[in-house]
Amino acid sequence: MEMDERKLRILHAIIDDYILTAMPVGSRTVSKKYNVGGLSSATIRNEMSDLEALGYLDQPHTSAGRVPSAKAYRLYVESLLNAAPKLPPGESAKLRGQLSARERQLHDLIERAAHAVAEATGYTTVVAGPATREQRLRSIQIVPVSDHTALLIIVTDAAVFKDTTIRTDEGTTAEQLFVVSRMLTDQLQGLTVGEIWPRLKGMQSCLREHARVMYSLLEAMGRIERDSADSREIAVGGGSNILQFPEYSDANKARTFLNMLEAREKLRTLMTIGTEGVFTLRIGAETGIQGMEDCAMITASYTAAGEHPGAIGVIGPVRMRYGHVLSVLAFMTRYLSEALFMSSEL
Amino acid sequence: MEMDERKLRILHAIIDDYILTAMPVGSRTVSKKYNVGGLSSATIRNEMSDLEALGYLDQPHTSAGRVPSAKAYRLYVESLLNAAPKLPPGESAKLRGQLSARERQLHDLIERAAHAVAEATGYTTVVAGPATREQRLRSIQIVPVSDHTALLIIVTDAAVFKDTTIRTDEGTTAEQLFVVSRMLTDQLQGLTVGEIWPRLKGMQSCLREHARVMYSLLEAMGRIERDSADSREIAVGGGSNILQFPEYSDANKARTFLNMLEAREKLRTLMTIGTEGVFTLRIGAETGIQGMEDCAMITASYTAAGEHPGAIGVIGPVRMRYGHVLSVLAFMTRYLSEALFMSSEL
DNA sequence: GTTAGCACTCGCTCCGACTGAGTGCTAACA
DNA sequence: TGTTAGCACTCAGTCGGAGCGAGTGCTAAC
Repeated sequence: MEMDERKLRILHAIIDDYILTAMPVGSRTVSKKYNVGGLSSATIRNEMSDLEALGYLDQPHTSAGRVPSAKAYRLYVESLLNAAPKLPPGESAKLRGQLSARERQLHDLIERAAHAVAEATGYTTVVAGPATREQRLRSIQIVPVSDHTALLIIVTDAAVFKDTTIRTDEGTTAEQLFVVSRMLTDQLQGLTVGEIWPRLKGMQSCLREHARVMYSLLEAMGRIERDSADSREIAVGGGSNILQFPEYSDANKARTFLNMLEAREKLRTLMTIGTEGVFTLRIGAETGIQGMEDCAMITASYTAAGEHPGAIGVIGPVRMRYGHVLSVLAFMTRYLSEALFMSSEL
Repeated sequence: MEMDERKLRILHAIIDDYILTAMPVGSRTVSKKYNVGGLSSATIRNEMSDLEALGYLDQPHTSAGRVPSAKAYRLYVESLLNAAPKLPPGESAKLRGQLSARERQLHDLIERAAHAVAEATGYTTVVAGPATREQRLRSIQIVPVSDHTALLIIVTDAAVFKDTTIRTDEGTTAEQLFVVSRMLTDQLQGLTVGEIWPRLKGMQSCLREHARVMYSLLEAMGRIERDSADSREIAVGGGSNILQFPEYSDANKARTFLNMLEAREKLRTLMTIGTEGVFTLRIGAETGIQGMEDCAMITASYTAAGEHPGAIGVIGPVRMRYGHVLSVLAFMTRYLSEALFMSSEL
């Protein structure tokens, strides 16, 4: 037995209906509600039986309708990918509006992107920034905050990414810090964040006049070095969206899901980064995360500064509105890639 | 009929039990499980009937036990206030550990505080920072980020509070920006954030050489001016904690609650600021927020830089573990006041 | 190949019986 | 006069059976 055009049409109808209602779909529903060539429910029934044998449908119990399997969703999403859906102009304008181009802080940009996508799709959204270590230093600035402390600002090709406070000698003037910043920028420009610390250590001796600042700078960079090992900024939007789906009406399930979102480490492992423009679909246990057995996740990648990859993931019930999600993701990855490329050009 | 010592003991027992179990408490339970002078359930029953008449207990239906009323909780909390509970050293050490003293960015500090309190109490926590407009400017720094943009950093007596990007002329050097920052700081130091913009407008003409920077600075400050009207930083921690309580096992209720947390504006109205060290308790509808009918909220205030008040609020089910929450809040407000006072002294 | 018809399955809902925790009242006791 | 044992009463929750209805699989006819 083979998959044919008619079976495919029926399967699509079933998936569409299930996405809409979250209820097992019966043969009569398909026959009446969807245009599948005016076939009677009996014929549909035969076809559905075949589709089940082929592994595309599951039956919760004998007297219920049928439910699409993971295999079916995968087929469905693949067919959508080829159709290359475009976001209606109204929606893309709205998204653009939520993402003020003014944000240069990576943190804020990612945060906004996560919220915008979550709102547009109605699902939970996770955005991962580019890997910290890979970013290239554009400049370092040390700005006095008080007599004893200063703010360390690191500007990279991807964004302004980190600001920690460091301690300074009492009486250190803004001018002195300015000079140090100048020199550091000259020396370290172009290195990746991962390379800064070792280089800085080598420079230690040349900067005796500013020993205190250097010491505390080294410490701060060491901290960044450690923190940034294999790390990237992660933002989550619309965590509570999942609650509106009957799949998560059980409070316990909802709680494990929401707790999972708060454990950033787990999220990080979830956000594997692919190549730009390629979508990855993971269904249920494939995500490898506890509490996501009833979820599916679509991930798409973007690049910052033309090279550092990051990713956006939309997490929803398995019966997600894949078409719409794909459109939003396509738009947003393009937008982020452009925005972050532009900022690197500036 | 009057409230007496014995009635009070019984009421406390009922509240304690209800906080623990979330189930109406019967006379037998009080008699057996709690030490209220070895009275029989019949006696307790009479007392409970009196307590109901006095408005301290409610009865969901005839054959159920009794449930404390809002009036009862208020009495309970008041008695706890006098007892002045101290946090066990282990817990305070843990809290201290979560709040790295290194954070000078108000945003981060508040965020951490919200999460730490949420974790310590197991309830949802909202932290409101000091009012933006009231803070006094310590210095302004403009730091180049790229050829066309610079980061505006405003340091106030309470914290480093805002960083927006502004546009600069192509070819503006770091030195030029440094000089402008210098001058602006000299001119504006000591003003409140609310006063900066008007003053800056007056200065406009004196700065012809840096017209572009000034223009964009004015625009940025205008934006801050508008945004900061009556505003303060708000951070939320442990939003999903509410889900573990049977009061919120209904997915719909949980959703409205979580949505409420995302609407920062509503939260802001919720966080009325009182005097330092004073606790405010609001129960159910008193909060004035839809979706919080089954919640109670305890708020405590702290001061930043010895004068600007902010507040921490813990939101949980009405049957909250008030004793513990009060201890945590007492610790945290003291901690925040100290941390923010020290940073203003530096 | 398609369809009408029919027997069969099985989760859901409605309903009445039963259970048990808890109350209020009364009468007796210290 | 306060306390307690006893008892009738209340009522939400649970359990189990009946009935319903959506849906299936199979068969026979078109």
